Amino acid sequence: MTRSISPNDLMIRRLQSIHPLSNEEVRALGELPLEVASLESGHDIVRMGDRPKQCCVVIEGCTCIYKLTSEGGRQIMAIHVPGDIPDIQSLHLGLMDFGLAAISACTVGYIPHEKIQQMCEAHPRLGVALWRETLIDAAIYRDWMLNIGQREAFGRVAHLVCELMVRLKAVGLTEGDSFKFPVTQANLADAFGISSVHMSRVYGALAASGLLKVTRSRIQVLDWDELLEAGDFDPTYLHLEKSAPA
Amino acid sequence: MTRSISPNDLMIRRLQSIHPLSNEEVRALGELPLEVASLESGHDIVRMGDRPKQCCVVIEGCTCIYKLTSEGGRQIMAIHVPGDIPDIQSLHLGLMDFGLAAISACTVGYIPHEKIQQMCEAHPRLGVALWRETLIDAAIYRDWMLNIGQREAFGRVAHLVCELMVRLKAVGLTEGDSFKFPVTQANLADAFGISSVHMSRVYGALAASGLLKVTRSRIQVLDWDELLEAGDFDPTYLHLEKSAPA
DNA sequence: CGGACATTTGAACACTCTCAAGATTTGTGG
DNA sequence: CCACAAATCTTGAGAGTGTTCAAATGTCCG
Repeated sequence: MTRSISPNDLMIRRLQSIHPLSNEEVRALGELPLEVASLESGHDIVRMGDRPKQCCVVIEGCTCIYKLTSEGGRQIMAIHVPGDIPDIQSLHLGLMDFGLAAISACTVGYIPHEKIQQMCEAHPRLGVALWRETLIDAAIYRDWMLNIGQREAFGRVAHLVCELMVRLKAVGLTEGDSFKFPVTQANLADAFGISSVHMSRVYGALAASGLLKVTRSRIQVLDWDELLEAGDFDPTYLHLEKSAPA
Repeated sequence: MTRSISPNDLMIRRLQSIHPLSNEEVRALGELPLEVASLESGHDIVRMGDRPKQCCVVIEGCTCIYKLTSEGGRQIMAIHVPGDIPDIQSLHLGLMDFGLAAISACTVGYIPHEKIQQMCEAHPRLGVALWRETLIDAAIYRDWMLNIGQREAFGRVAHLVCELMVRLKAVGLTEGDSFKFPVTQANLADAFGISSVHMSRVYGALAASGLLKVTRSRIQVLDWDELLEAGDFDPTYLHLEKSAPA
C-alpha cells in the first residue's frame, strides 16, 4: 500500500499543499541532498542552545518541539508529521530557543543550510514558499494557544485530532477515517498542558462518546461531524490550498 | 523627556534590536510612507477573514492578536508595543487567521504591502530582517505556550512582566524600573487564559509579595531578581542582539 | 516468559471558575 | 470644580476541572 516514496517527495507534497510550485521548482527541491537517519522515540534531534548548520525533514514517524520549565514541566508546542521541516526557522534564527525530539520511532533527513540558501537564491519563489511555511507554523502555534488557553481538555484533544487528520490527508497519509499515530499519552499530555492521568481519562471519554477509537499506534475517527463540533475546529489557520477533510 | 519621535523611528529601533542594519537600510526604512491613525481601546484593526493590503506599525499604546472560540472565549496570543509590526505575516499569508485589536488607546501607522515588497527587492537584507522578525514572533508564541500550559497563574504574570520589561527596554521605552502599560486586567486575563477575577487576585498576590507595584496605567518592578525567579524567565527566546534588563 | 514501559483507576486535594455584590477609578456634563 | 454614570477592580463563597499519589492492569519486546 505504501509504495516506496523518495525521501524528498513528502517534503515536496507538503510545500505544494501550501504554495503552488513550478516543475522547475519541484525539480530543485528533489535535488536537495538528504542525509537519512533512523531515530528511536525520545531521541533529541536538536537541543535548546544549539546552533544547527542543517535542517531536519521528517520522513516517517512524529517529532515535536518542546520547552522545559525550571520546575521540570515540559510543554510540547508542535507535533510534526512526514513532510514537515521542524527546524526550518534555524535558517535565520541561529540559536535554538527550543528542543526538537522524536516522539515515535522515526526516519528523518538532514539538509545543510548552505544547500537551502543556494536553492533560495536560484529560485526566489522557493524562498517565499519556505517563509510561508514558517508563517504557517506560527499560525498553528496561535491555534494551539487558543486550544490550551480557552478549551477544556476534551475539546483540546478533539481539536488536535481534527488538525492531524487534515494535515496528514494533505500529504496523502490518511487511510480512510484513520491514521497511524504511535505517540504515547504521556507525550500528548505534555502537548495539551494536562497530566498523563487526565489524558487517559479524556481519551476514555472521547471513546465513550463514540467520537474516536484509539490504539497505541493509530487513531480512528468514528464521527467526524461530532469531532469537529467537539473540537470547535476550523481549518482556515492551516492555510492549505484546498482543505477538504475525511 | 519623550522628545518627539518620527513615526518610523520606533520600527527602525525594533528592527535594529534584532538585526544589524546598514545606514542605507535604515534610510530605506525611514522612507517608508506611514499613514498615521489614532485608535481608541477596543478598536478592531484587522478582523479574522480579512485580506489586508497593508501592514500596521504600533507607534504608541498596545495592540493584541486574538482568536475566539465558538463558546465565546477569547485568547490573546500576542501583545504588541511601539515599534512592533503586528500583522507583518500578512505579507505572505493573505488570509487573516486571527484578529488584531487595540487594547489601549493607541497610535498606529499603515504601510502598503506594495511599498514593503519594493523595499525588500531593493534591499534583500531587509527582507531577511523582516523574515527574522516573523520568526521571533513565533519564538514568542512558543514561550507563551510554555507559560500558559505549564505555569500557574502567578508565574505566568511574572513571566510576561519580565518579557515586557526587556522588549520595551530594547526600544528605549522603559523609565527606570517601570513602564507605561495601560491594559485592563480583563484583557490580561484573556492573554493568560484565566478569568478576570483570578487576574485581580494574582496581581494582588504579586503586590503582596513585594515583586510589583501596579496601577491602571503603569507597572513598576520592585524586585527584579525575585520576578525573574517567579516567572522562570530567560530572555533567549527574544533573540535580541544584546539583552540586558533593568 | 520476564521485565520495562504504558495505561487505567481510585481518592483526596488544589488551583481556578462562576456568580454576585460592593468599592474604586475614570470620564463627562453641568 | 463637583456630581453622576460607566467601567474597572476587589472580595467572598461554593462548585469544577484537573492534579498528585499510589497501586493495579495491560502491552510490547528481547
